[in-house]
Amino acid sequence: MESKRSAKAEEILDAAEQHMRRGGFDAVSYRVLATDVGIKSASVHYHFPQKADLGRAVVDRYGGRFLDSLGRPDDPDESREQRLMRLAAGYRASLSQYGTVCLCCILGAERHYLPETVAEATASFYRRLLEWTEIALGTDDGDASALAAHVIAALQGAMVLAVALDRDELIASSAEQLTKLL
Amino acid sequence: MESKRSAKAEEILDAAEQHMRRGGFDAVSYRVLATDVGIKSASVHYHFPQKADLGRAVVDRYGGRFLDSLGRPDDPDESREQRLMRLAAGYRASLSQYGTVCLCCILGAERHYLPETVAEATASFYRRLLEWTEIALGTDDGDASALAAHVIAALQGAMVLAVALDRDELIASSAEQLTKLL
DNA sequence: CAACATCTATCTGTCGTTAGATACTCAATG
DNA sequence: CATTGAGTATCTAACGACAGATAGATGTTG
Repeated sequence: MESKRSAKAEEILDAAEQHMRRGGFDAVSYRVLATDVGIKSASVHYHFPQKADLGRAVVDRYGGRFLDSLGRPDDPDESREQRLMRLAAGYRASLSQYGTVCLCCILGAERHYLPETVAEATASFYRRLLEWTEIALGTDDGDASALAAHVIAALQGAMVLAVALDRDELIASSAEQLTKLL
Repeated sequence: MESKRSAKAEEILDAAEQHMRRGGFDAVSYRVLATDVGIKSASVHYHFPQKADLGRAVVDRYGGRFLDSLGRPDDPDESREQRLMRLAAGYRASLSQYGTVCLCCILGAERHYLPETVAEATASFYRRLLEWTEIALGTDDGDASALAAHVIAALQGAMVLAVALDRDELIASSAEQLTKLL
């Protein structure tokens, strides 16, 4: 339970998240962030002393928000298909809203190039997301964990393709293919 | 038909590809490349004047190599499953050999941050890969194009997860799930 | 007063890029 | 055969821009 961040700090995280989603960790610069939020770069360091701190905060906030938006994975009034569609809708909204890939997708790919704390935050996000998905899709067949990983992989990969080729519809299309597995 | 590059230029491309796969376009620096191949940075500029040239060359060479390694998509002695497995094996080998994601996956995610020529080379790779996959998986069911996109997406995404979580087995696992769709 | 937040000014290091000098190879010329 | 000259590949040295980061002054607010 650590929160209660200043409004300016949230603004900084917003800007950092946008840049990071577009170009990865290195696409974030204290100077650019500073002009984005209307202060000087030294003041950005006041809120997030080191870049690794900033990166970690961006990832943690993003992950928390994303997982919150998914809601409970075990709502009994919902079918597996419905939950899968909700998951896909989350990704699609994120894509059309920002025109970028999932933050942790680009950071996951860059893993060996990141500060350790940022890499760990990214891995932690994926572990929690897999856990959610595993519960959400139930345990009908043999390996629920493998199925969950496959579902997440397909949606992440569809986002990359959608961005690379500028074809947003690929997400919904992949989601539809996934329902055939359920 | 443009090739016949000097041995040093190939060395430079090798080093650049490694860095780029680890950290994206910005992870490549002329100075680091120079020490990697044992010359000075100005000499690297002799071979690839602008960084966009270098990036484009890396992507084109990578894409050509990858597609070549897949062989023909329409060998009549092969089943769809076999071709899918060959595709997955290519990705898995790449992952275990370098410990990184597919080059075009990380560049695809960074698309809006890349020089236009590099982004276009990346998109072109994906278009050709999708074409191969569409032919390889045949046209049994309704939308072969959507299926091909889904297969590529799943494998790409599995690579990201595998790198982010350090779980190489996720590729084979996703490939297995995909066979259930065929 | 004390905390919080921002500033100015600056440091060191790296970035991509360029100009211009210096070798080396090899084919053509006298 | 010796010389020239173009092409290829490398070098040294430097440019301006930007990176992350810090020290210390200044303002602002409860």
